[in-house]
Amino acid sequence: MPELPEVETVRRGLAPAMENARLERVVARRPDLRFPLPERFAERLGGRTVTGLGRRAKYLLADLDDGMVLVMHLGMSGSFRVSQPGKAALPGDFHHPRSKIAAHDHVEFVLSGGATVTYNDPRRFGFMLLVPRAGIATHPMFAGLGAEPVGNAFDAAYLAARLAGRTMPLKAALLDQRIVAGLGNIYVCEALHRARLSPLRAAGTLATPAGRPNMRAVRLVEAIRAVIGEAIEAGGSSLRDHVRADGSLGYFQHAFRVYDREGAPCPTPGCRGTVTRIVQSGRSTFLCPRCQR
DNA sequence: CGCATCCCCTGCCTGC
DNA sequence: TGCAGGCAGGGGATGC
Repeated sequence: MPELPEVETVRRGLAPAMENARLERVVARRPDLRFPLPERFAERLGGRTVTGLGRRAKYLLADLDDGMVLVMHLGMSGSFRVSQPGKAALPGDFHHPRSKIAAHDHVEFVLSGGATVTYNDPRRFGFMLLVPRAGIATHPMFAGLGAEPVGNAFDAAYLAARLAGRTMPLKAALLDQRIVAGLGNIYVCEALHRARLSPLRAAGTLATPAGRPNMRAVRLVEAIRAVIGEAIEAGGSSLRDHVRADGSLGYFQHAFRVYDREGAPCPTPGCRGTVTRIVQSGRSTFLCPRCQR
């Protein structure tokens, strides 16, 4: 499910409940997600206060008052939900501070405010780690990450420098988190269409031989910033049964121009092309072969 | 380095 | 209705 806009939406949904809350109790319903949970995971987190909830690329980062960071990645199918306390189902019923346990509820955080945050992940491609705050920047998972696509460091000069000389397909380069951090299959397809660039084009063709940006790099950076920005505003994209911590749905999927729209007329004004699906690196790419060059 | 392939895992949809 | 196969927002390991 989650690319950068979805993870950012999750962060914004969780922050009011989690920031400055104490973890009164942590329940790990299984010892592993994608990786084994850290040793004594629940015990180490119990009693800690969350001092801030941030995001880097597709990672959620919960800063704790003991100098550690709880790193959370949602994989393909991870989601969080927040259940508020005190809503007794029946008068006199004091036993429903928690929501019901659903299939694939793997981790539960009971917070000092009374709310419970539950992590659900059917495919278990997600994971949680505990990393010292001081070591985050050099941690293997973060050290190599590229620029945030909505951050100041991400511009045409940066992108061109990272793509110069690369012969790999442009789509593969954009999915590489070391080049741009946070893009996934949907937003790469959407950004390439907006920039009218083929996902098959060699990545290095966005740079001059000296590694300077050309017009294509300028267009692509603008398209990436726009699509990611709009998607965040829309609360991300809700495919299948996707998320939002409060249970509501993002609506950016209604703004898709090519993703999952095989056979539809190309939405580029004046283009008579048809949205086509191809496979690159084993994953679907959607494009208009007519206007994307 | 580049690139394809396979893997992790569950669920849903399609076609037979 | 049942079942097999394909596919899904991610990312890492492996092999050429």
